[in-house]
Amino acid sequence: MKATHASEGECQVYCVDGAHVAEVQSAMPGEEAFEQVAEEFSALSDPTRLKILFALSERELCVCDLAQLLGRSMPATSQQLQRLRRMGLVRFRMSGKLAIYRLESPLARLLVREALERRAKDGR
Amino acid sequence: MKATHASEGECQVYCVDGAHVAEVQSAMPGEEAFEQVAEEFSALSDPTRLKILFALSERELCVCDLAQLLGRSMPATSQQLQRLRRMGLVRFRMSGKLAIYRLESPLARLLVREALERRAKDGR
DNA sequence: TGCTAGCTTTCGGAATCGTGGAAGTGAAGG
DNA sequence: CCTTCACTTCCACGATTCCGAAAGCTAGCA
Repeated sequence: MKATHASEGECQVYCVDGAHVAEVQSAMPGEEAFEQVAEEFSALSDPTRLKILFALSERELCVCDLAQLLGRSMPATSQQLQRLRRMGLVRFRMSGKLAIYRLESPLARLLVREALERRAKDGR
Repeated sequence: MKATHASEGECQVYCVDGAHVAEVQSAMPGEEAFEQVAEEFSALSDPTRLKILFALSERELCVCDLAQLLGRSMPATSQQLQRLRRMGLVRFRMSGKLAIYRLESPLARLLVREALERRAKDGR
């Protein structure tokens, strides 16, 4: 490996060490992998959606129960549910006129509850 | 207005089942817990930041190496680093003029690599 | 057939996020 | 001293997100 940074400003741009960059570059997954993962985490990056997931981890609930619980309008609630549904985190069945939602992803349940507990513990 | 006709546990507004709501309500952490957890996941909800975390999970790197790797400007990179720094996910030390960043949170490393691998596996 | 209740979708506005570029900081070196 | 370099912070703009209100949909029932 060459000297970290050439004394004679040989780096093409700034101080870039081509060897380091290439090494990491080769191990790096494709662009779309990062985009998809980002979108998955993004589903968990909103307090409203987290509340929905937590609530559904306690019991299955219909949309208007959730709306009441969140203190938000039913359309707003429905939209967030649509997003969670689209990524397969929740599922619903019809019971009469009610759409009963339940948590579908054990991973999501784990992540949400784990994060909330851990935060409660060290007050962070 | 009154409920049109109470079949049973019909509630004041819509179909809300007060018992269900109260049950979940009582188990639910405070508002700020959800906000903080949301912000934590939010840090992982951007492809650029995910790439930074992945790269740093491979080796420690200076800012301009990261900028090169991301194909983004140095200020843009620096800002994302600031955010990751603010939540304690990364840390840096000065080496001469270079700011060498390293991954600080084992949890973040685990989450990012796990998510990328899992995605690669089932092509989802 | 027509009505109602629960839910979804569409629309528009406000707030937030991410980016590039300009300007600023701090330390090493002539 | 002054200059240079790696990096950070400030600023303004385009893109995205989240919400409430209104309209649309559909199963259930008289």
